[in-house]
Amino acid sequence: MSVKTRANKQSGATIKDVAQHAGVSAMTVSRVLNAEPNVREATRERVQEAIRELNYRPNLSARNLARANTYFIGLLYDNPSAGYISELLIGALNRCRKAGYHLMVESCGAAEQDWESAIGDMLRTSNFDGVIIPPPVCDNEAVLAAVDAANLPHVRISPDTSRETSPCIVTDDRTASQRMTEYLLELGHRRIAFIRGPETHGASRTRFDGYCDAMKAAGLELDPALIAPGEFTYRSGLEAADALLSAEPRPTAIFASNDDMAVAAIAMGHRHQLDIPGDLTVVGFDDTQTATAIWPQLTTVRQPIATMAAEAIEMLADRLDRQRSGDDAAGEARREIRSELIVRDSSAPPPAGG
Amino acid sequence: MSVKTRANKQSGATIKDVAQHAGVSAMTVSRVLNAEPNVREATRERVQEAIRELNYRPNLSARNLARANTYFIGLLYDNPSAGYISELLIGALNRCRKAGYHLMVESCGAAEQDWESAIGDMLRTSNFDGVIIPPPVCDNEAVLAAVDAANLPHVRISPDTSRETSPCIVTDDRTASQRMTEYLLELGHRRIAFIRGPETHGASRTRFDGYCDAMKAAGLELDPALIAPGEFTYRSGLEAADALLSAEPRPTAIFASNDDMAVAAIAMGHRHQLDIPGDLTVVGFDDTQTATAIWPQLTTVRQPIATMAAEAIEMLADRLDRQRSGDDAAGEARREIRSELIVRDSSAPPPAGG
DNA sequence: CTATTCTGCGTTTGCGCTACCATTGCGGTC
DNA sequence: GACCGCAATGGTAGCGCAAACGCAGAATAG
Repeated sequence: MSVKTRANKQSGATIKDVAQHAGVSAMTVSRVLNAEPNVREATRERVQEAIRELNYRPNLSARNLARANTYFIGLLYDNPSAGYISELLIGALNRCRKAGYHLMVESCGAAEQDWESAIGDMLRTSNFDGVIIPPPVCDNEAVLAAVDAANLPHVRISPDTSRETSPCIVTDDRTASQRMTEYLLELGHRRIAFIRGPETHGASRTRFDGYCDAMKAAGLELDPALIAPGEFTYRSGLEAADALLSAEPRPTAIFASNDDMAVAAIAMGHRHQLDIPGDLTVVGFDDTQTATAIWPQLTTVRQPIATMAAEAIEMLADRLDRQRSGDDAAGEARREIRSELIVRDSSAPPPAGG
Repeated sequence: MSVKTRANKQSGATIKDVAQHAGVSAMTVSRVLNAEPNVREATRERVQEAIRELNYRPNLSARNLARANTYFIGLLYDNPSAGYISELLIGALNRCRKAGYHLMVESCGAAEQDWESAIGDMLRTSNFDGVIIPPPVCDNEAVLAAVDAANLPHVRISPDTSRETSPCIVTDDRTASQRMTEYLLELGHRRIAFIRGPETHGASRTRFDGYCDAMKAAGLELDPALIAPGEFTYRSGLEAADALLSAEPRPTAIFASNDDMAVAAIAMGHRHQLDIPGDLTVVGFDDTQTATAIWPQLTTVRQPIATMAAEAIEMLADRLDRQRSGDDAAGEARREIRSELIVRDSSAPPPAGG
């Protein structure tokens, strides 16, 4: 079996073959491929026919080389929570396709010793047009420095820390938390307990603030007995809920600031012989996989991660297109995406006389 | 601000610049870049110094064009379960890096009308060296046909359907299920209940078979009262567990054939006033996120998805390397990966006298 | 001490494509 | 009829890199 040393990979039809087959120049084929104007309809069809007949596929590398850009967008990956990456990909992939970009995932984790230097090399050799950086990488200073050093356009998603020059997509955690609280108030709840997250986590404060906003706006004072600390873990949610439900009078609703703790609160409610949502309403935040894996399914707040990813791609693509066309205007630096209140089965009006 | 029409993207140091700076030819720089032999150590260092000084990064497109292959591996993506893709990426990314490949994710979903024709175009224009195909895409005939048509080397992961010519990575669900059952037997359990999955799902049968194997090997007869149907959902697990726990004598252990149902069984156990694992052992299968999000944490079987992805990349890379070197040997067509028994807190010996 | 390898490096060539400019032909303008 | 403008196409010159080959000079053999 003969093995050509070069180009032994593909069928081998090049633009020239197509040109010859169609009786035109390679240039015209190129124009057809790129849907440029100024090609007579008849010619265009002839070329397209030749393309089909030869089963020709343009060589991306050659095209990228000639155009001096790759239409690759990098996704800097470091094992975020499981549900996250899944949705992220959906949103990003869709928008990438629309915008004509390809998504290349590169691992950015601390898996290796010298990864902080390796990341620079990676960015340097990968020829991305730009990168999007989801959590937790988006808050890694070393990575951000490397991206800056490589002078790569980028968009961060849900960063904890804000940086002047760094465009990003953020959510309205505070407003969402406020809306959730308002929803509970509208159901008629007044003794609404809140399970906080760990101090170290940026979202903990924002979500708590939203709760406070709504309670105050409703003319209710914050009752320390209704506010329990938590660590965003199931276990901590169990303890917090136990404490809250042992108090007198007990709350009619528990707003846990993430889903894991909410799921725990439901379990603890059951152990306290309470019907959910008849006797006790429990709501969460995040809409993780668990929220629908349990019963009753959890009323919660969903971060539209897919949307955020899509917007990130869009922002980046806009910037790249502008850059290509020589427009140096900075473009927007920040988009806020509105979270969604997902009402399921774990919330209801408080019991009569509750 | 001047805008060059070409090559306005990068810093611009090319291999020639480096060569000039180091006082050698471009060819020598290339040799250094590719770690080829026959370069004097002093020269090598001089070149590397020049590379550093100019902050040179080789142009991937040019390199790929010259080499007639891309070192891109495509991941055909269609929104599998959330935890899955996350682990998949970890494994794939790591191995890709080691093997010098880049991972490009392409959406393969039914998001659009004519996606089945679009997938062909995508494969044709993406210049992948090969693709890996995780579930659920790996069982999509249209995609497989397109991959075949494009003559692309590929490896499937956990396919439901087996195909002669199609290399794949599979797990030993049956053996794993058998091992889990043996583990329960070793703990001293005899009345071990099993909650099945839906008939439509390939894994349902295999997992049940493994349970049967172990029970028979232990000389225990299958008791229909200990076998409950399920649908892999929390809700169905709740019902199945309720039925099982209402029987007399009730089982001392429940083996749910996936985690969601196991979590439900734990909740139902609590409602039956049973201590887990003191009064009742509950184990699952899959090791989803939920398995550790609850308390007690679930004893379960973990499919080493990351490992499977890594092996898939390795198999593919091997094949590509062999192909490049002109070795037409087929290589292995199938690897079986051993699942892992994860013992956590939901399993214990049966109660005394149980 | 010459013949033969081997090492280390340079020169040339071309991967497949597109940007840029030239060219052709056609219709209209003065 | 010479002139211009425009649409449709072709020619040429790279993009940055690596393969193939060549050619010195050093190392080894005989």
